[in-house]
Amino acid sequence: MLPMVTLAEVARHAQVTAATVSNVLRNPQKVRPATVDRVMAAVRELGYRPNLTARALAEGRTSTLALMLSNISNPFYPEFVLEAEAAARRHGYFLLVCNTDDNPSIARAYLDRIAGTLAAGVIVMNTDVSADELAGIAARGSTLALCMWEGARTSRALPCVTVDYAHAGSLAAEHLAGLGHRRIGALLGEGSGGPQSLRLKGFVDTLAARGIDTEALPAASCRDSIEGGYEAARTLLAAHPRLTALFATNDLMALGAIQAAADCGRHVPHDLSVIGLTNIHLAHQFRPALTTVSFPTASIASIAVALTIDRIEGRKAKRDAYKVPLPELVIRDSTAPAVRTARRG
Amino acid sequence: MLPMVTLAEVARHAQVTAATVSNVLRNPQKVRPATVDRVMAAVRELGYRPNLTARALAEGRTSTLALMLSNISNPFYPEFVLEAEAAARRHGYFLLVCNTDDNPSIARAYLDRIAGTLAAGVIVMNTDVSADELAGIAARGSTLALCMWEGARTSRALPCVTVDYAHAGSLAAEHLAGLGHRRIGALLGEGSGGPQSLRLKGFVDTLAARGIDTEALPAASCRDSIEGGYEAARTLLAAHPRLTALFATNDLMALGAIQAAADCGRHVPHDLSVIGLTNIHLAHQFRPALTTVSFPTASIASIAVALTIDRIEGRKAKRDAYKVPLPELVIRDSTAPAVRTARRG
DNA sequence: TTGAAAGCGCTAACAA
DNA sequence: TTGTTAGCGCTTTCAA
Repeated sequence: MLPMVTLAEVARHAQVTAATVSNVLRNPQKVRPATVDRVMAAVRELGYRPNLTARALAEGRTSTLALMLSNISNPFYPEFVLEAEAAARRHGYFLLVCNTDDNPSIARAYLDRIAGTLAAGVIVMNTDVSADELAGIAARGSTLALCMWEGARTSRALPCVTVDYAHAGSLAAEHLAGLGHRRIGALLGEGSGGPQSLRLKGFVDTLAARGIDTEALPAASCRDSIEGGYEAARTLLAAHPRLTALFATNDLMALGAIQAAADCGRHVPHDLSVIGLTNIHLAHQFRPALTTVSFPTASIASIAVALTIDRIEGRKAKRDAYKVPLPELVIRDSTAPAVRTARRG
Repeated sequence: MLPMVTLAEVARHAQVTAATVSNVLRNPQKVRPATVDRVMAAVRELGYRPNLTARALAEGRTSTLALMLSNISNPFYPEFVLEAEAAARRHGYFLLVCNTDDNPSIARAYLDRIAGTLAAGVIVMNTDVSADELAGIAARGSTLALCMWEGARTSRALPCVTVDYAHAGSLAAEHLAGLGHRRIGALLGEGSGGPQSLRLKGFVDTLAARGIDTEALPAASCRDSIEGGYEAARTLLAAHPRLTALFATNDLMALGAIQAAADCGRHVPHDLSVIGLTNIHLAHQFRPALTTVSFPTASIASIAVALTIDRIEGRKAKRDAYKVPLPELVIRDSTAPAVRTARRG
């Protein structure tokens, strides 16, 4: 295993100094063409590749971004990571993936080690570390950006790229109400759609505006997973057999609810309509395909990356540069008009 | 935004030199306790955090690993990344995720930029860049390890952590044959189970050993996705309506096949058995839950990480340290005994 | 037990 | 247009 070739060696080989080689590589227009050729020949001949660690130290800034998320096995995140990584690559950055396993100490340890040193900026997806604490870390010399945070828990001191969750919930409510549903249940994800969440608020408010009683909205909280949705839906349907529709605060739970309905002998969508939120890839791959409200995941990812890099590099973006599109209703096969008499489960 | 605190500032504050602070942080036993206390107090007071970029440059080695994979939206990878990241973290390393989008030029660009500089080692999952080319890169000063490569395409010059694919295929064949299936079709993933793949070979050889004619095995190639499996299965079932079982070279395609069967009016498993390979999380979340052959994903990930770090740090591991467990059959609800007369689709 | 000094590979003023 | 020089923040001999 050969040692890596350094700038100095290339310089010696091309009979110039390291500074010139550096210039050839970075500002070739400032160097005489003949010299450029000679240096490039040496670069190729020796197989020189710049040491990005050294460059980062000299420049005072690395070219890596970190993305902190709770658990990459939630299918939303791979979709997000895919986009974020592509966006980072377009900007010449690399992406460090930091999985916190929903554990605030892991999150803190990561921030402590990488923020401002290994990673020039950190994009923090909704996490158990408070926005205020994050703002404190940012104040000590690192670039942080929040992403997909919901509700009032964010901090004025930190930029935040997020969707209009309330609008998403509202679209779901309008769709269900528009189909004539009146007896609607809700599946609330522990990590995504608790009682305080904007998506639930948007949903409930819109239902109420339509004259549907939401005082005693049948609801069950559950893990953000297919199994979680399955179990919660079974419980909910058993307790409230006359429900004609279910709203889940994310797609995984909605998918679980569809399976639960099937196991209760209910046909989706004829006996029960189910709607989710997010529009992960799986939503259209399941049968019946899931009606859901689509989040602009790709936009969010690339905006979060662009915003973070703009801050790292000290650019002020123009107004509206970070504008996130609104969520949109995607009607598929898991919702249908309400029928008068719902079959029993 | 304050600048980051440096070692020198801590040193000044504690009235020692940078060397001593460094020692306190790394080999506290070599420093007088009173000094340790004084330095640690300064560290806390100033909120000092070591600059890992500078440390990496001084040590001549970073503490990041890179994981290169084709497309993280294939659900196998997030499961793998989760484990790899945890393993890396246990060893004090970070994980850079490099998504190549099945594009060899992106893969090369990544390797060119990070191997040996930003990342001390790179774990390369099955990719379009040839093992020989990778071996050439490794020879020029970087630590590379292959992971989950199938078949003879690996290189003697590079370590490779992988599963016994042929055994996995064989287990699937035994299960189907044991259930009495004779008319079996195969769904071959383009990225995972082509005609030359070991998993198919293991499957076919075992079928042949059981006296089943595999000369004209009905097979269709398809993308490694639910949709791919769906379409291929529809085509295959239309062309060969008497098939009683389907083997898919990965779980996603198997899941698609189950949906295709349903849309053809065939009940899984009564009218058609379907078996997959890998055992991704989704396999047991689908209905019917998928019978499959489980790969030891977590072991593979942590072994690949450990092996790579051992190489980076120049350790020789003991024999068998990198031994990957065998794949195992997981029987769920998508397979059943063959019936004499298969219904038509 | 602590300090001085050199150096990791690169960048960036500034000088020539 | 090219070279000189001085760092970036840290580690690591080696000497005191």
